[in-house]
Amino acid sequence: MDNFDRRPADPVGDPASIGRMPTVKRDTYTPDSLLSVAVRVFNERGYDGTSMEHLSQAAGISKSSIYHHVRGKEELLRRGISRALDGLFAVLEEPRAREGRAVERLEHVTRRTVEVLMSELPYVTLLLRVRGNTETEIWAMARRREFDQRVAELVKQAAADGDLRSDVDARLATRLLFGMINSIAEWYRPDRAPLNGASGGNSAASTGSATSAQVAEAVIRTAFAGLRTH
Amino acid sequence: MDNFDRRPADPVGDPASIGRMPTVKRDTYTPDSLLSVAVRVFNERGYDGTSMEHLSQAAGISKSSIYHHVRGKEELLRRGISRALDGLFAVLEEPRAREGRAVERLEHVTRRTVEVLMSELPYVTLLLRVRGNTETEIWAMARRREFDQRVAELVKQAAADGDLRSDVDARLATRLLFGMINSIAEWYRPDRAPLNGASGGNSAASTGSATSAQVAEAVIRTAFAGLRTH
DNA sequence: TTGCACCGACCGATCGTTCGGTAGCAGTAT
DNA sequence: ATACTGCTACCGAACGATCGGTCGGTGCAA
Repeated sequence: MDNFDRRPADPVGDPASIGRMPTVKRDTYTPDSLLSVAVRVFNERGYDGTSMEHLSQAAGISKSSIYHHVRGKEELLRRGISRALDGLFAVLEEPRAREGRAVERLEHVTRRTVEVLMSELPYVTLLLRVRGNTETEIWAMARRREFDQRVAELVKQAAADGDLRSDVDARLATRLLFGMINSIAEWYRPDRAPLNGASGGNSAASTGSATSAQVAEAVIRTAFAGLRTH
Repeated sequence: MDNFDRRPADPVGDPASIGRMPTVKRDTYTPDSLLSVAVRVFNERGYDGTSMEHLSQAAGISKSSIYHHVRGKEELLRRGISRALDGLFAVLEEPRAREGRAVERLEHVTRRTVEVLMSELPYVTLLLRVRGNTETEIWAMARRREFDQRVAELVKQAAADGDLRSDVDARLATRLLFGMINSIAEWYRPDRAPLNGASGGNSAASTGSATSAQVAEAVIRTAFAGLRTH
């Protein structure tokens, strides 16, 4: 028995492996499964506060072994952020985000953004905390601003349609909306029990998916009640 | 001419010095004036991403000179966070936060919290970004949770009074409220022109103070319209 | 026999911090 | 006036530790 099995808890990020077929991933790390470990540690300690030694301990392999899978620390950051951005931008391409009344497109984008944030929680969390120290981080901030502006256009259009209150500036409203949405990353933990008690009444949902939709619904209800015209 | 005057731009954080009286601060750093520089850099680069070399360059004094004023990097963090917490907790002690109907106490605390966040922006921003790596940061997170819980009690009481909508859990509502409030730290910059165009109609306010109150008002209006019963 | 996943040892650079020292100034005895 | 003293605010050099990353392997399965 050699130095295996001291790997802690998270050998493969998304273990879709069923049997022992050659096409499925083996019991070693892939760039993606290593990424899921790295992103978790990044979120716990902050990117700058995470050393390669921290990552190696969390992954259960040596520091130098990490470089067998990825080019370096910053590539892990870039991959993680990319995954978040891909999920978010995909929302804007959905049919219901492109057709119909602006306020309803906005509501759809809001709901789906919340859902993506929750399903890709670690990756979006990583994106939201970027500060802009490296080139990768500057790129991430630019892409995120781009996403925000796409949504801001929806808000502006909805306000022009008279569907959103006009006594709050569209840009400010967008920022407050995202403030509410993004704050989910600060407290939502998919393992814990659902936080809002009275949503539909019944629905003893303990699955992460159902809880996700419930929280999303509560967020939309609260945010849009504040933004919509009455 | 010796090695002075290459100090960049920010010799004293809050220059209340008027003449040349002996009691007012001199043209050298005090722990507080150095703190204002350090906190600014912390917020630009993140605490872990800021080296003492960065601080020394921003302050215009040598790295070793910093240790003449403070014990070290972590003391700067602690002082900055303390200032933010002092401002926030002081709000809870104000008369209007302690007397009257819960929903009105909540509204007062919300408005004053926004105002403190904006007037002490760099310090509160620093507090909001703490991750929990060091003992100081763990303490900061605990104190912040304490503040949140005090407000959460107000929300719960207001909901029990029937003044807040009951279809959203009190804890969730508190978190969404703070999500909106705290997001201000992400985009508000006191030097820039006000963001919300139509608040009172007139009031050509370019002073930071007036703008602050305006933004605070917009935030309260949006947040409470979403939370209040109709 | 080849190649993949991994390792320990080590690299120069940078980290937060410490140390001995110095220029300039106020106060004071000469 | 001058010289001495003590103090404040600062400095360059250097400390051990740790940083992200490189290198030459090694064991094992195919």
